[in-house]
Amino acid sequence: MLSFIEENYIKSIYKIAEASGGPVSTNSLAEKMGIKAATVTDMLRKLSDKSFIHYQKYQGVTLSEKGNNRALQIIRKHRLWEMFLVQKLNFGWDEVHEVAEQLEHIQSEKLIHELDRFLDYPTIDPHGEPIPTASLEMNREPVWYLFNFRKADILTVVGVSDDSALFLNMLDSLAISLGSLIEILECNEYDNSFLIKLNNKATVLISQKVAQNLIVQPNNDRK
Amino acid sequence: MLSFIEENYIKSIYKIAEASGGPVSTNSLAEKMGIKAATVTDMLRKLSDKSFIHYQKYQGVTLSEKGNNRALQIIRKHRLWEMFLVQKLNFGWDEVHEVAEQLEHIQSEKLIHELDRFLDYPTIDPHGEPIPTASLEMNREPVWYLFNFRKADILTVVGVSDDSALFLNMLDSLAISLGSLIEILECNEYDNSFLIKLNNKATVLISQKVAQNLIVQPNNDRK
DNA sequence: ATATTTATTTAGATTAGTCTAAATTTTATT
DNA sequence: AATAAAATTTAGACTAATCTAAATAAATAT
Repeated sequence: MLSFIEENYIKSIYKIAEASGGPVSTNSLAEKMGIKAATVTDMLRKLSDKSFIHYQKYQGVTLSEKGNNRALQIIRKHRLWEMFLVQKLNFGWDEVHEVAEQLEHIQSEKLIHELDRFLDYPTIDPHGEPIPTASLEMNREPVWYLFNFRKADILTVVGVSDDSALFLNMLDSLAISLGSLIEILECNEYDNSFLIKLNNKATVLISQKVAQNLIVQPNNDRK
Repeated sequence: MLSFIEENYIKSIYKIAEASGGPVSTNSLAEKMGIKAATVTDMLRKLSDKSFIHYQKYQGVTLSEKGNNRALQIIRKHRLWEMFLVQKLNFGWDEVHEVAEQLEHIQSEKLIHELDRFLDYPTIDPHGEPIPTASLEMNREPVWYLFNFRKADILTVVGVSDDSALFLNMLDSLAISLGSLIEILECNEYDNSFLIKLNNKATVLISQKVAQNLIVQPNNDRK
């Protein structure tokens, strides 16, 4: 049995590793979780004893297979609950994260299985992120971010990789949502910002930070 | 902000006080929660500092108005979640308790409000227990237990006051459910057991313990 | 290659919730 | 009313998760 806190460590290791590819440093974990590095070191030893991670002093940490499965299970629960909140309980996509952070720790196989059925086996969450399946496979196609594209490319927004209320409110105020059509008018090398035409109407400027968190698909229907 | 554990103390105090009427003793709390009396004493001091309870050394404990409201809020959440599990997720009434014990601690006003709407404002839970309203009133009519009645009385089962899987399985194996018709054939003074006729069919013997947890209504349609 | 900076770990302390054992208060019994 | 029994509290200790400050290892820059 893992505590909420231990589960949060595993989830954070997963998220950092997913973004960086390599092993996860003590400091990056401490920063992400808002705690001190010394605390992280203690917990890494503990999770290593329980064989959820591979940990060598000073060498960073990677998830073991057991740890990886646990991370995917937590993410699966998080995203299913987000879907439930949006589809059944009238939550906005910018309101679900906090509550899902709590719900993802509820322990019950049957609960998740039945929730999945009740939602009719969704494959993506309200932010366009894939929901790992019951067998913990992530049927994720290659993911493209806005910043992967260049001038004149035309794209559709299909997801976001940051579900903080702050970011989602930002998108709302830019009038960007899932399905929005984006034409890149300019890539500014100076600050890595993008000038885009949104839905063939408004022209808006997108900062590097926003561009890094917008998941898009290239759009073939050029006019 | 209260921890899960503090909330469980408050809930337990409420439940014991509800059953006994008077103030709650350190020992009864310790026994109900499966911990030692010394531990309870420490926590009572803490909850008293936070003014959730009225506590005088050696004199037992009662909930303050603030504590009472919190208890009702927790019970409201517990029973709404039970309803959700049974009505939407195909749980049996004997499977919901454990999961609801976890879900009752999720913090989100909006979540509970929307869940209530989604379930169409239920007034009782799957065990026939009343759900406190959003304004935390318990619209409870006087409650009668099987053991309040005598030979030849005819009753309908409208609820249970123990939602442990053990008890509910017991009822299932006796073929007793909400709505069952009971005619009391015999009250055995020796062991306080009851011989009953169930739904005008089978004759079964009910132990004192079961009789204490079956909520019934007198039935006027005698044949 | 050495020195400096940065990252990480160790050591020791703190808080919440728990325990056992001893002391104290209340209740019950003679 | 005095004593015995039961309930409760106090004192001191433990574990998990955190912290700060100091020590050590790794990475970087001269």
